[in-house]
Amino acid sequence: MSANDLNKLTLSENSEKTPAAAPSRRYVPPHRVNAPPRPAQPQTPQYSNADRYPRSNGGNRSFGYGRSSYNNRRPQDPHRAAAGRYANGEHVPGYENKALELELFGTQEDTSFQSTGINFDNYDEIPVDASGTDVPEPVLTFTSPPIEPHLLTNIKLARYTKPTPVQKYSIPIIASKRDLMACAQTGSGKTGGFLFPILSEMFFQGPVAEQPTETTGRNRFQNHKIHPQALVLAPTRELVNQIYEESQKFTYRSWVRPCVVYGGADVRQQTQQMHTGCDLLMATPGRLVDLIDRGYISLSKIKYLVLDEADRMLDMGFEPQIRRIVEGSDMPGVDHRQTLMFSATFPREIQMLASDFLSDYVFLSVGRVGSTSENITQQVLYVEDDQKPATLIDLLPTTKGLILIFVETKRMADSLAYFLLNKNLAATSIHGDRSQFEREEALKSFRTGEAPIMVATAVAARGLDIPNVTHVINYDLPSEIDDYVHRIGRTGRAGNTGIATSFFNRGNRGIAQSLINILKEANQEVPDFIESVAREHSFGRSGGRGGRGGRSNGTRDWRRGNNGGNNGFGGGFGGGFGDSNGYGNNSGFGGGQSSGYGNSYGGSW
DNA sequence: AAAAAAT
Repeated sequence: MSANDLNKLTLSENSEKTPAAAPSRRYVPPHRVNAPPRPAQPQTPQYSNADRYPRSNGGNRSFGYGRSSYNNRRPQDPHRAAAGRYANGEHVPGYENKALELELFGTQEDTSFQSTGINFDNYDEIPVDASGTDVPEPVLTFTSPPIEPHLLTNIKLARYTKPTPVQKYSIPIIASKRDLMACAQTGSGKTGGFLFPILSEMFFQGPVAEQPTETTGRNRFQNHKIHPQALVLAPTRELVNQIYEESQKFTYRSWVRPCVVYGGADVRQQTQQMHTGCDLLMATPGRLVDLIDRGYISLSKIKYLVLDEADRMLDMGFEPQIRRIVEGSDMPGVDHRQTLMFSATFPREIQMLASDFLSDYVFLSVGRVGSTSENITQQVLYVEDDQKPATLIDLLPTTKGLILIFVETKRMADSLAYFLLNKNLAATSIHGDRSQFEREEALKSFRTGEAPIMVATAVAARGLDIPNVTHVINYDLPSEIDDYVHRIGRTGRAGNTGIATSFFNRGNRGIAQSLINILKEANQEVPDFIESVAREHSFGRSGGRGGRGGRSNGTRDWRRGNNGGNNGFGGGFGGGFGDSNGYGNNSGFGGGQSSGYGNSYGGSW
């Protein structure tokens, strides 16, 4: 029995007993329709990080601990060839490793390896709005300069032909030492948007000076703490892993060693990986704080800090941990590092909060000035709670591709997946109460089409890049409109089309008005019942029109203001902006904005 | 009221 079968068994214990329980709809990705069966893939990655990136003796670094014996133990290792290094002010790429190349980049024919799924030709039309002082000119092609030559070869291997709009701006912005706040959908090349410029700079500039021994702690690692140069934080384990996998492509044959740490997985494995080198670290906040507290990791050499899904990272649930990492650790202050924030949505209040972590940043807004892509057909059905299962069953046969169903609770995720399995539909589920193994298995069987239906909670709402998701179903609508925007962004990624169907009833009156705004902005049909529920809602409340203004969900630079000209931007910018207290104390500006905003927000419950 | 993230 394969691991995937095991995975399904946890949901449906009798699936093995009935032979008829074979999946009745099996998804075959378009590029595999007439292809010969794929050879069995190994369950675990073929190469450990140590294999991918062996230390070269006599390289730019020397670790006192265990280094030479480590290399001596494996003198025949063919993958040592993949090591690059930085010597005498120059980046010396390692030798080619065709097997590793195949694993990282796939073949030309296998389109599933273009997992970023970007149709570059559709990008030229997308409007980009950049604001801030002295915004650097965008680059139009992947060329050197400004991009480091070896990074260019990796970008070519990954078959990225030209920069996406985010990348056009982020590359020169980071090269000119500026901070960045970027609003862009997943699938818009966001990950490359920060990996390319950061890796380019790191490749050029080389490692930071090796730390002298710092403390003598009770564990041996405290004598050689890990000092990453770049840190990427993201809100879910799967997302952090996805970014890590991307980073392995672009660090191929380079001196930079990427690592990943997140909860639910073995700590020892993660720390061992770091001790074969760690220059670029991807992390979820909890595990990182843990490793900092235990003395494994120091952030004192951080030059680049990235917050992916930044609005989520700065909301109530995460903000204390982020402050703990950014302000409460040995990380260099805002003026001694570069900070980059990315998200598809950026509510104004989050933008204001974010300026604590940014200095004189460029604000970038990519895509429609509205919020959701026109590639996605958004459909809203009026469905009472007790009719939802039947309506879902009617809906499922209408799509051929992967179907992602969002629910509000973990319990509902389990019970809905169980319900679907009992209907002989190959479904799986992902939520935070499942083990990390189950989560990764679920995601894998969904990606491969083995289980073309996945029921998910908020854990899968953001950032995950799953090719061939053709249909997102909001079985339960979220209570925040930004969550809606992120969820439907799992389909219709640039260049493709997708459908988003939402089940709406009176229980969702809280987001009725903002849903109308989103639908209108994306030129979608607005059913009458939403309008009438929205009206009921605003009558019931003490004198407010429902929802937030159409612009507030974050495609505009809040510094521009829309209440009385742009004095906050033009006048106050040069003087007060670098000071993180400048805005918080500015009662005129801050107070006026937040009361309007907080009002409509608070009213939705 | 719920989800996510450390054990």
